[in-house]
Amino acid sequence: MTLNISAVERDTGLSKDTLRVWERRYGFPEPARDANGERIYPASQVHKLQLIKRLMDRGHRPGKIVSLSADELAGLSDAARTRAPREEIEILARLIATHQLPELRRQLAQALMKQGLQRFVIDTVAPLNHAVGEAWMRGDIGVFEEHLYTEQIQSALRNALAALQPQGRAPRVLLTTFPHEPHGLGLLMVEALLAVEGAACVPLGTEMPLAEIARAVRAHRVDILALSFSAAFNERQAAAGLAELRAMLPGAVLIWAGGECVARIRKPVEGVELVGELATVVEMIKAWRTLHAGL
Amino acid sequence: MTLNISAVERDTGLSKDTLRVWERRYGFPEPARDANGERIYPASQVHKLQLIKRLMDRGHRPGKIVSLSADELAGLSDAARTRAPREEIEILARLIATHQLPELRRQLAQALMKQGLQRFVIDTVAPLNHAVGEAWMRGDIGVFEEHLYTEQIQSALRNALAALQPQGRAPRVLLTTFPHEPHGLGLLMVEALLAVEGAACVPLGTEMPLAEIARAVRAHRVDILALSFSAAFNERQAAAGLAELRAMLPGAVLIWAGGECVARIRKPVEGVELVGELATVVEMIKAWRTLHAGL
DNA sequence: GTCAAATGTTTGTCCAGGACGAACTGGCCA
DNA sequence: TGGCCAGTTCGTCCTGGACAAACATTTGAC
Repeated sequence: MTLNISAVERDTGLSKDTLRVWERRYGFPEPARDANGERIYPASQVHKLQLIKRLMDRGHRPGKIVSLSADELAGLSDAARTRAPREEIEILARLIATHQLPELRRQLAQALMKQGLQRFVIDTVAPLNHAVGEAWMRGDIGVFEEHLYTEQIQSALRNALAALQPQGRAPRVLLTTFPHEPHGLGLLMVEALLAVEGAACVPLGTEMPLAEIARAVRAHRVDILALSFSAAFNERQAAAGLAELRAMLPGAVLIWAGGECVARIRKPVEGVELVGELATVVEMIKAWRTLHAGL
Repeated sequence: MTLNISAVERDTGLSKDTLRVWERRYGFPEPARDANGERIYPASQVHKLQLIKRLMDRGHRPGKIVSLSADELAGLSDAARTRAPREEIEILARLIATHQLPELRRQLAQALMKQGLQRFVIDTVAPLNHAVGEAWMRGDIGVFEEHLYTEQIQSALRNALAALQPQGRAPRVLLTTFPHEPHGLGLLMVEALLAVEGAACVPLGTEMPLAEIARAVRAHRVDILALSFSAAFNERQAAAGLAELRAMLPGAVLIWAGGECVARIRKPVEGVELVGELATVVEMIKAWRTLHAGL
């Protein structure tokens, strides 16, 4: 059970160049070679690379952690955890791990009804996302459990969204992600928060080229462009892309960037609102409506 | 308005290696260089690369088309068109091209109600998908219009699906795609067809590693595994993956493979049902229920 | 004429190892 | 505490050669 460099790039998100240069500099990974002299990575090294990648997504630096053992890495992820999640979240996480699909659906629907859409997104979905990521780190669940969970949340949110209509002097908001950012759940969560406030959302899905984003902004005459960046996204590329996009768009169009990646961007990007906290979006949309109430 | 090689890889889906080797072999693309000797690609070349990529997805070979002019490339896409779509489809396509989002939503919802979910999927969504692809080829619409359309269909289908419940002796069906196959719309269309027939669907989303698919099949004790392959997918890889998966799964689990890519597979794969036509799925699920009615 | 095997061509991906700039770190000074 | 300046780290880019798998074409047998 071994993989070539292309498959490792796919499964870890580390570029071929990076994999080669780590090997040269740090001595890890240290793949075997096939008859043709090409790298073949054993599953254990790939798994360790995935662990390292997730730790780097949280701010660790490669030079400090690539040479650590798997146990030491696990220790870091423990150190990185904040506080234990609420019991409600742990119950849901357990349903995911034990594949109890109908019960998971039922409990999600119930939580949504009980809390309302905004609180559901902020108090249930966001921490549950985090808990699911942690569970993956510990090896409690695998990729398919994560995907199945994502599908269920998506289903619940889209269903709730279908019932909502824009109202009043509603801002038009375009939602999308940059190329190489396939995670669309964040967009859906933001769309839910905004739609409740009466915004008219134009969901473009994921991985939209910058030039196309600019075209879409003009075609739909949007007031706000909302972009989502998951933890796995490179913050440098995010900052560069945002600056590029800012230059392409009229100054009147607001750009809001959110997601775990954005929290890691140190230097502010001129003309772009970096949203570190999900709940902030609600404040921001309310502020927008107040500002434009008289028009 | 120029891009570096990383951005071009992002926007075209062609790897850096491929971009460099095309330049060396075919003399195209021919990017300028910045002060540091690095490639910078003008927008016009990037657009031509995108066109070439789509033609290659339809079976054209790079050596024959990279050196053609933009006009000649457009000619090739015309040659590939089949017959003119129904008027209803053209009206919808026009709404997409002219960014009339609310009207598009309204007409899709109306078509769904008028035709019923299954006919909607087969007679409206499928031909509309095709028409949208053609429109992109002609340059009538861009990437963002395509994505926005996809989002609307997804919204309509998921909404319809939420209302359905498994019934009777329902087959459990797991739906997903292989890694490198990000198109999930086909899955949703199939899920709609099956759910109407009372199947219990387990949607895993896209890009699931084979080993994880096998784990999911066992964990959820599914009767049928349904996989979707878009036109962009390589048919050889599809056939190889299907054979590999067949070997990993119990013989009692049926494997159904569908999508435009599958229609191109010549040699049948042992123990795998290759579904060339969307409507066939409905027949197949009915046959399954008849066969298992007495149990 | 049809099918299969053999041969030639095309094409994507891999490799090594050097280089560089942007971002980060840590020490210094106000 | 905050700002500035070296030193270090790190990802990405470069060139140009190589090779195997996929594809196309010819040859040969029935």
